[in-house]
Parts: sequence; C-alpha cells; structure tokens
Amino acid sequence: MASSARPVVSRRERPAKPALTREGIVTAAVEVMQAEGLDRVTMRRLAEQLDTGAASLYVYVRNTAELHAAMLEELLSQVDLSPVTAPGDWRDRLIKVLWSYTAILFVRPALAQSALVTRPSGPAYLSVVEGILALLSDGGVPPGRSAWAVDLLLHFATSTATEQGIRDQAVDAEDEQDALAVALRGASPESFPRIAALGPEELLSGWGPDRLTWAFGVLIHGILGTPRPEPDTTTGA
Amino acid sequence: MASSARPVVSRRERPAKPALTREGIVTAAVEVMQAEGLDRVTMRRLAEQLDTGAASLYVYVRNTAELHAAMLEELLSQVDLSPVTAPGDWRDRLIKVLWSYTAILFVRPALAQSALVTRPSGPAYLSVVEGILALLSDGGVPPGRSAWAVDLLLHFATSTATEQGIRDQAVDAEDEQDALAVALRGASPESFPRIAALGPEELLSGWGPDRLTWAFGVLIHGILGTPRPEPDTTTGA
DNA sequence: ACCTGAACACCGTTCAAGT
DNA sequence: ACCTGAACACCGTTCAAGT
Repeated sequence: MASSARPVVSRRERPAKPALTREGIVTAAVEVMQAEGLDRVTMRRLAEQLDTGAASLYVYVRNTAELHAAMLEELLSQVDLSPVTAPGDWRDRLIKVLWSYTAILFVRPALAQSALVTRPSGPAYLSVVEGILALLSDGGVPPGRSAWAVDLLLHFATSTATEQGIRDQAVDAEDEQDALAVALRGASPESFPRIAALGPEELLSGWGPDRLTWAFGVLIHGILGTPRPEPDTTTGA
Repeated sequence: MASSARPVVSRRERPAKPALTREGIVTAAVEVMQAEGLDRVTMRRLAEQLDTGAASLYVYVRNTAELHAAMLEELLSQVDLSPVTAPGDWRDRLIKVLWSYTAILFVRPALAQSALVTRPSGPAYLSVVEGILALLSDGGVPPGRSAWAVDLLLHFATSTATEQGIRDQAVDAEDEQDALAVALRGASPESFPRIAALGPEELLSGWGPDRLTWAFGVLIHGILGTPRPEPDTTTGA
C-alpha cells in the first residue's frame, strides 16, 4: 500500500534544521533563557539547541557579551511607550514608562545585570530614551539636564531590576536575607544606635512596588530641583 | 667552611606554608584581585596561591559568592566616615561619604557588581549605614524615610561604580562607546527628534565627577522633598 | 563564506580516602 | 576536624581543515 507519491516534506523527521542566522541565534537564546535561565545561555548550550557546534556561532556573534546585548535589545522592544503620548500628568506617565521598563528586566535579572555593563544601543533602546526625553520636555526640564536625567533614570531602573530580581531567585536568597536580618538585629545600640532604633523591620521593609514608586518620585523631584553645574561658557564646545 | 650549626629556619625555602584560615583566604583573595582582577579570583587560582587544593577552601568558605562578599566587607572598612562627625553642611558631608564609598568600589568594579547581588552585612557595611543615617538625621529627614533613603543612596553608589568602572576596563570599552555613539549619531531626526537635537555630545557628556556629584544632589534633594507613602495606620506592624 | 571537530586552557563543586 | 587528589560536569574561544 505504499503510495507512489514520495512525501513532499523533508527526509528528516525534525522540522529541517533552520539555517543559522544572527536573528535565529538571538531568538533561540531568548527561548533558552526563558526556559532555563541566563546561566544556561552558554555558547555550547545554545549550539546544542541549534544542532550545531559552538564554534559556528562565532560567525554571527562576536562573544558572549554581545549575545547578551542582542537579547536585551530584543526584549526592550516590549517596553510600553504609549504613556509618552497619552494625556495626563507627565510625572505619572513617566513613572508608567519606567515601570514597564523595570518590569521587563525584573523577571530577567541576570540580563539586567549584563545591561549594566554592556550598554544597549539598538533602536528599541533609543526609542525608550527618546520617549523619556519627550516626557521630561513635557515637564519643562531643560534639554541639557534631560540628557543627564534620562541616563540617571534608566540606570536606576536597570540596577534595581538587577538587585531585586537576582535576590529573589538566588539560591541562598533566604540565607542572605537572614544574614542581613541577623546582622541588623544583632547591631548593638552602643555601636549602631540608629540601626538599633529603626530595627530590621524598617530597614528591610519591602522593596515592594510602593518603594520603587517612591524612588522614582525621589528621582523626578530631584531632577526638577537640581540644575546642572554651570559650564565655563554657555556656548557648546 | 660549612658551619656546624644547622640553620634555625625551617627546612623549606619558602616562608613556611601558613595555616589555612578564613581570614588568610580572604586576604589572599584581595591580593589576587588587586594584582590580576576579580576574574582571576577563582577557587582554583586561589588554592594555587595558598599552595593547596581548591577543595580545601570549602572548609572555610561556602562558595564563590560568599568569598566575594567577604572580600567586599574587608574593603568597606576603608570608607572614610570622618565627615559624619565633622562640622559643616550635612549635604556636603553626606556627599563626601558617598564619594568615599563609591571611589573604593570604582577601582574594583567587578566586586561592586557582586555587591549588587549579594548584599553585604558585616560590621563595616553597618558602619556605613549608621553613618549615613546620622547624616540624614542631621538634615531633618524623618527616620522612616531615612531607612528607605540609605538603601537608595548606597544602591545608587554601588550600581554606578559597577557601571562606570567595568566600562572603563572592559576589553571592548571603546567598541561599545563607539557603538552607542554611532547609534546616537545615526538616529534619524524623524524617528528620534530629541536624540538628534541633543546629539551624542550631550548624551554621552562625561560621567565625570561633576555628573556623579550632580546625581547625588538629585537624590538628596529628592529625598528631602518626597515623603514615604502613608501606611494604613501610623503604628507599626 | 560558512561550518565543523578537536583542542587549549580553564571553571565550581563534591566526595571518598587519608591524616 | 581538616586536608587532599581525583573526578564530574561543565565553560569560552581559537584554529586548521573541510565544504
């Protein structure tokens, strides 16, 4: 009963090894990260996923750091920039954008960590920068100050995601929290009067949403009230 | 002419392998870092330095993360806390302490990075926290807000050291700066009007001392002007 | 031009066995 | 209790050789 027609589909069972491309590599890398964490996104593991050898990846990616940067750029396209053009108070809209950015990194803390070191420079990142500049302009922040401010805001958001996220998923997260809590509780009122007075409850009190929103508020208020130091001349270099 | 007295000093030439202690391990680790960078502070490299096997270190140190934390704690004892009790404007004194803290991490950026993940909890760190709480109190910041503020300030200082320091010494530092500069310069005025208007000069303008001092000023101003959100009740949990 | 296997020079951590 | 060698299960990156 073997029908005469040879199956049109490829000889192999697997959906035909797709050609290697930079884009395909980055996509696979994001998938592996999603499934197994950034720790597992190694050249070797990724090559295995793509059914090739690790050396082959070096045709498309210079090194591991560059791979991480490319992954981040892909994720940054998901930042919700709609508040930039929405109506309403510019501060609230700015906080919304910052929250969207932070939330994306929050669940990929290891990637946030790499963003701290290898600064992204793709179009998705530039769009976020542009959006924040627009919001600061809405708030009347002078352009020169905005240039510094956008960096400050994104840097803070990135590093917070790194810190919080990794701590949440660290193997000894509990141990470390305990270590700090024990240290704080054991702080003698003689040596550390203020720490003792506040107690661990206050000092460890949730880095929850309230606290991050407060921190964004601090930054925005501070930016509004702190001019850049005067340059020697008013004309640019 | 061989004198009859056998030399009193030990049989071996080397100054007698010192007994392994936690303290000795951490000291050696700091030395290796100073000389070869944190990347080289591995269990194996460190064991070699101490003339033993890597497995032996695990008697004194739980894992690599704990080792890094111990190294950081040792360095934090060098933070200059004298401005805490000096005369003068509390803001200036606070900025001095923050600068001292940042400067120490600045030249050991990889360690700063680990501090972002594994929060220190030794006495040296607690002293820094206590000092900053005292300064904030001098400035009239309410205690509850100070508890959040000290975290915000130290977090920012730590992450800035991470970012700047590593960028300075990264292998492709120039490449990355170039990448961002090229991206910024290439930003079309249609898609990215504000980036194009500012230009790369403004956006990349020095993360020098001026800028960090400005950022500290932003934080302090913001902290003074941003109350913590009201808890449901005024009494603690 | 792209892809590969094999090699080089490393890692952290565990564990049974010694002292 | 402390220390060790050896093993396990990995890494990133390079390079000569193939197609």
